[in-house]
Amino acid sequence: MNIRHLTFRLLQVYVDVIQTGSISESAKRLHLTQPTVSLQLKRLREAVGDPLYTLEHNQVVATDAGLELYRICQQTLSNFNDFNQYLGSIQAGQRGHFSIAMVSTAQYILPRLLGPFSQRFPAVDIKLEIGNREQVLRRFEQGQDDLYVFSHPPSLEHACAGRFLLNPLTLVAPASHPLAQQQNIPFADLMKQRFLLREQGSATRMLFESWLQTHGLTLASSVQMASNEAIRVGVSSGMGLAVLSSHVLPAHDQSIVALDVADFPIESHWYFIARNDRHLSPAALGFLRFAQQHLEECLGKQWARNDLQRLLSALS
Amino acid sequence: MNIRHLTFRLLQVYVDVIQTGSISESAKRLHLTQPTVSLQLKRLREAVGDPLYTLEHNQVVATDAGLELYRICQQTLSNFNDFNQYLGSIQAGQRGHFSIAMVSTAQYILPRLLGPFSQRFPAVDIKLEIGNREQVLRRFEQGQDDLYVFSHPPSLEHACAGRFLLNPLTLVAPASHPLAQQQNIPFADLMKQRFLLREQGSATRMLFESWLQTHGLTLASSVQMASNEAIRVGVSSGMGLAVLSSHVLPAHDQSIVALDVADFPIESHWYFIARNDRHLSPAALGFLRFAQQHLEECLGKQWARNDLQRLLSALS
DNA sequence: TCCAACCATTGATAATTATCTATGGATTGT
DNA sequence: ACAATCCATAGATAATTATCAATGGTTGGA
Repeated sequence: MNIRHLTFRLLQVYVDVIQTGSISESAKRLHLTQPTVSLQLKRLREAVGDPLYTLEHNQVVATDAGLELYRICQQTLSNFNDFNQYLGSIQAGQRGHFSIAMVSTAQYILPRLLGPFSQRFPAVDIKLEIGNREQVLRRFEQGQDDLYVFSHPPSLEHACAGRFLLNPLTLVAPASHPLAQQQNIPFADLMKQRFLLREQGSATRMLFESWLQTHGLTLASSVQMASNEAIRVGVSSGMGLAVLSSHVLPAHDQSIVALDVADFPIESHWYFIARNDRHLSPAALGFLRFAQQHLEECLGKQWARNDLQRLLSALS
Repeated sequence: MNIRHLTFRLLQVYVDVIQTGSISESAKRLHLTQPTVSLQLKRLREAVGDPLYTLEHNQVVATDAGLELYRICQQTLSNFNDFNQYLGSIQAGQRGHFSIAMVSTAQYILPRLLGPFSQRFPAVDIKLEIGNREQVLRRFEQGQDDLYVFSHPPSLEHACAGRFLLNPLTLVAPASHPLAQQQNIPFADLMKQRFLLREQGSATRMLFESWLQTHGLTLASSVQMASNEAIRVGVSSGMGLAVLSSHVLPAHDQSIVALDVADFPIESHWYFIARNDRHLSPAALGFLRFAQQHLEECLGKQWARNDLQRLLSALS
């Protein structure tokens, strides 16, 4: 049998002929003329090299080989049919996979979107990549992921951003801090204290420093720490003060408080970013749509800042 | 996805590309140029309608859809490969089916060939059709079976016959018959007795009557019975005499004996018949070959009359 | 930064396939 | 025995497919 001469069209016609048992009948059903079907069968017969059917009382009856071929054809056609469905569900974003790279701070908030999304679309695999800002930026440049989450979005080429969440940066202190109860504290009162800061390049640190600059201030003393956790523990144990995203502070942690400092909190936002120079997987697109629709219920009305519609239009 | 634009060639190329991860490499392996393979992939992509792969570090990596397609392609190709094997075994006569129509007398001898054949080729299905001579002749005329077994072969158009077995017709009587011990009995001494005969058209009857005619004799009294069993029981219970194939007489039956009549037994033979105007299935051909080779060991050297080689050459 | 390797596209050609109409031969049913 | 039905084949044409050589754009590594 020479498989290279087989066509899917051939299989379709053959299956139909075996099912109807009549060449003329199949021709009608397939909107072809009878000779066309005859010829298809002839070609199939020649490709296979063995007789596939006999005519008995003008009925097309498959031989052993023909019957086996019929089975295989059916299975094959149905496989490709299933594949078609599969493609459909990929297109609809109900299946597939995508990856999100995010700076570590985002890991406190993104699960509240990803959880409900996963429940709704269990066949979508999601890969989470977490790193500091520098690492995530590199991933973006190399286009290693479908989506990126930043606060203070990079103004890079090919970046397409959509704001989705308020990210207030508050000034936190240990609960025992002398100014803990005071209101509208001038920042000057805190300048002598030690501040715990994330590494250079961290969005929180950038925003804080930019705030300081705007107000013409400089810190007296600072310590650099690699993670928000370390900073949080540091603050609650009295090492110093810090500026942290409100989302990082667990509601039930009594050992740490936000100070009511003038011109605080610093306002910033979280953004979804995608590259506009490459095709976004339907699954990722589906996730953005989901986020756009369920933002408030997942993240809370007071935090949501939904600019995702613009991002979605830009990507479609 | 438009399945009608798919070719098996396309699938083969695609599978190879996914396996090697390189278009150029596949081109080499398939003895094609690189643009040819690129073009095939392009066509496949267009037929499917979704991206199937991405280039990562110059490596072809399947997308979700591409991977699923790859699996289906592999399965399909391997199915057709198996089918090829299957065709081979049909060709070799190791698989398939055929039918034999035989006159009822033949059922005493054919199983001794069919048994060993089935053991040797368990994947071959055999259908046995048993009837009287008239019925089997009709089946032959309508070409309903692959092989036919007759004694006294019909001289019909399109019939191709091969003798394979001696079929002596003996004159039998009850063990208590007065002439049971006598030798070389003249037939005239038996003419007055009642004879049990098969129906008109039965080969045994035809041969017996032809024998009578040759010797210018006529029976005084006869009774027609529908089966060899009925005749045998009839003879052993003293209803009369009969002419029966030796193969019909069980060796251990003491109640019935062959008389030593002059010019008896009448010599006749069994024949395999096939139509030479239609294709004989490989399985049937395989059976004839088997019979030709194992005739003596299955049916006994003293009975075998092997002219099957001629039949086989006439059919191939 | 430049070269080599890789993939994509273009333009061209030969082969194959899909399909029709018209016709002939075989089978079936009346 | 004849008409109807069915399948096969021939001849013709348009569409599609298979394949190549040449060339251009990307990417990764030296």
